[in-house]
Amino acid sequence: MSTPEPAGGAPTGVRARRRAEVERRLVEVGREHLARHGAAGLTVRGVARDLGMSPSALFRYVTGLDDLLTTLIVSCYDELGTQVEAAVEAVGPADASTRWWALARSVRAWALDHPHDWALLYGSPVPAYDAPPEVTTPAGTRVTTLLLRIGQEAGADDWGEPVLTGQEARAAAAVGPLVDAGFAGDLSPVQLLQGMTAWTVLVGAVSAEVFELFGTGNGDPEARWEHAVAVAERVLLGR
Amino acid sequence: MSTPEPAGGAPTGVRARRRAEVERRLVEVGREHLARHGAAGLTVRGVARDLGMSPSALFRYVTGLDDLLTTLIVSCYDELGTQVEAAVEAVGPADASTRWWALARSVRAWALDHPHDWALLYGSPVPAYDAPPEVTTPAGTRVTTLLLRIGQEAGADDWGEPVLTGQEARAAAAVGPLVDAGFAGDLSPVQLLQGMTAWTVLVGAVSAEVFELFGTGNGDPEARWEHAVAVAERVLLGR
DNA sequence: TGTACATCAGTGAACGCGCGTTCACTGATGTAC
DNA sequence: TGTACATCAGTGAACGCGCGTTCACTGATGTAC
Repeated sequence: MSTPEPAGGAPTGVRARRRAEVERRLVEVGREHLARHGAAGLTVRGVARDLGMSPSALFRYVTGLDDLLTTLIVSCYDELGTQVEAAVEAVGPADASTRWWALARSVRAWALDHPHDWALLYGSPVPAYDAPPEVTTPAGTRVTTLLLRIGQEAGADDWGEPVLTGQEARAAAAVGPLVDAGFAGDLSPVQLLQGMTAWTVLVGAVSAEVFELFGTGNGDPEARWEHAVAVAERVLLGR
Repeated sequence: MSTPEPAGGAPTGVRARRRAEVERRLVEVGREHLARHGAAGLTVRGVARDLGMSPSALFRYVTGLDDLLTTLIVSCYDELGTQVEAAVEAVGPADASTRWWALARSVRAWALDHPHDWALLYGSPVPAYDAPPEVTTPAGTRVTTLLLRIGQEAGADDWGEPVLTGQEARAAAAVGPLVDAGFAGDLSPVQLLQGMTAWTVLVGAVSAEVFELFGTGNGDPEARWEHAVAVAERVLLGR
């Protein structure tokens, strides 16, 4: 009983523990590189260096640079999702508006804390890289799922008229397969479309600030952000 | 009179003509590289290759990679600006809504035709590159200037209440120095803020489509785009 | 018009750099009996 | 418990690559007189 035995299937044993530890550090260091240099500056050699390993050693953990990037993207999505869920949780069963603003503020805060990560998730696609959707989607839809839930709660009894002159058919087209696939449960196409637009506006408003769409030193970006998010709120919750 | 003389100051002469021609081709080839590989794939050597010149020769025309990038950014802004101005011109002195949609559709069309260029102008910033604002701003504000003018025309007599509960002061903060600097002429802070939000939403809607915010194969992106742009229209023109 | 000099576009070799990935290897950990 | 073998993490050298930029140079174009 000197060496820890794999009793039952628990991942004990020196090798397994070390591997898990290296995997943890790999993500940690990778995220640091992402934060400092952006996705374009992420390199196998650089990460290996900061890990104190030879470059080739990384290939024991990752099939290549793209694989590493995918891991980090999922890590980003999960961090954002966890933070936003907690923020909305924290305001409790408040009215939809309060919950919406909690969500929005939390998204913004994360983006400002992690501008490069934000750019990776919601900015220009990384050239010559395609994220595998089956890996990326579950983590990537946590925030939007929550957003849609908030809209749905609010819409339960006082959902406003659609913004475009009531085109159910159009909304259905806009959003089609998602509904067919049972995505977002029992939302109507119009509700789903309004949620997607609210998300589009929120992402646009955050990106406008993070990417400095209006340059620097031109008034208060947060006040502009609030204005746009108030617009998105009306879209999501009905006017 | 065998050699053309610099009569008056006109840029004639073999040398001047050839230089102008090479400068033209430089932008042309640079834009092609941008379109094909994105900003990250733009290289001095690559452009030189396609120009049929040695890499070092490029340094006669450009101080380095950043300078080349700046030139191309201005070229993109100008192309977009020219196209959008023409599109709005083409609908004549129609009502503001028609002009807004002409502008919006033209912006979208350009973005879909030039996704990498769009990413360069309105997506994630290029790492380790800072555009010199004095070079970039005049071309970069053509579309927004036009957008604000459309809003102003509409607002002449029926400008709606501000979307946020009438906070002149807040709008002023959001937009401050631009007004002080006489930017956008005689717009009030609220008008300016509404214009900026409309632009934020439009850019967000176009980027959502170009960057595939909602993935591929999930309904009709154009219908979603229209919904968002209808929202932006209400912000710009009053409800 | 002709000549002597100055300017300028473009060449080609070279610099030093960091990159992703492969490969044969060593030594430690795990496993079967 | 002890031994023989299998698995696996990590090494270090090497591959071929393309990059931005510099430098001394050549030959054509422009200019002054």
